[in-house]
Amino acid sequence: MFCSKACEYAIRSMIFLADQSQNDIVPISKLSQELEISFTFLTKVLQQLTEKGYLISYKGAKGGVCLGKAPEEISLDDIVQAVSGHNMKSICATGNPDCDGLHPCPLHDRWQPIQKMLGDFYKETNLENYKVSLIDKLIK
Amino acid sequence: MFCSKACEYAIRSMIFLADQSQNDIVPISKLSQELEISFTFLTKVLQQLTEKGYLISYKGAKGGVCLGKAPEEISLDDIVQAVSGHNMKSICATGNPDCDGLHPCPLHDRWQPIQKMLGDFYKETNLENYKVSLIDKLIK
DNA sequence: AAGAATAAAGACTAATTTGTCTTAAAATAA
DNA sequence: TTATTTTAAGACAAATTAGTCTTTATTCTT
Repeated sequence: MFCSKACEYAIRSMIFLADQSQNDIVPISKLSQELEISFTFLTKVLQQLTEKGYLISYKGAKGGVCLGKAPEEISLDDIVQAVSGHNMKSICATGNPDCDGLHPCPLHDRWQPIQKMLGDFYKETNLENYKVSLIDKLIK
Repeated sequence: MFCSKACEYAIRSMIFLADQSQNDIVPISKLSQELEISFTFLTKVLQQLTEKGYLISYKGAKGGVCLGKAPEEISLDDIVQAVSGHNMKSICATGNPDCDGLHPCPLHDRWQPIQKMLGDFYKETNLENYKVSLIDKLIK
């Protein structure tokens, strides 16, 4: 809904990898089984993350992929950006690409606080803190 | 991004109609010119709103469309629902269709407050109050 | 060295969304 | 009545996204 399927698959895969106790090398075939995603399609999606350095891939027997950076250095926004080419920072509720403070669409003022929360969520959520609910975060 | 193009066009059209001083009949050709949307495509999109009663359409010379209900009775969620067949109430950040409190995806807890704000925004924003910013609303 | 396991790459297919074209039906205006 | 203006409807085309298939390159195991 928000992202493409490719983005969703990427996010799910990265979280799965972050959940491994060590930063183990996991074959894409295993990811595809565990997450119930087509193997060949997932391979293509993850290649985009490898190109950007968010994954490291190893060919050959015992090969696979593992995180290319520390979990706290990979945000959801990074993943979306790498796979779909855009981020979640400036989304207009009416789909007007030129909508901004100077040329606001009719929903601009009302939409803005939501937009900000969304942008922050994707930017601030990373593979280290993704489990922490925002409510817990506020309590602390 | 959030909605399909069709949804965005529908929302823009409905807001344009709500902006007319009277609930005037506006030909789709005028909507398509003002909003810079393909006429034939827009016609098909708006037909879906007519079917659900959110628009009334008039054929023939001097024909066009006008709102089918009072502006405060048409929410953004209604429009999205009519055009895309789903609403904004339960969107999982990882695209898992079965994600809920009992079977949460890894992002569930963190995503939930955002999800709620989004759902509320679409439900509570209607063609009467869409101009009022949520910040103004809180101040009142 | 040979075989097996794995990612990479590219061509291809399928599904969905977006958009066009044409004709018909209805209402107004002359 | 006839011409004009408009929505409705359906077939079609184009673009985008999703997914498959096949081959190659690389690495490990034996």
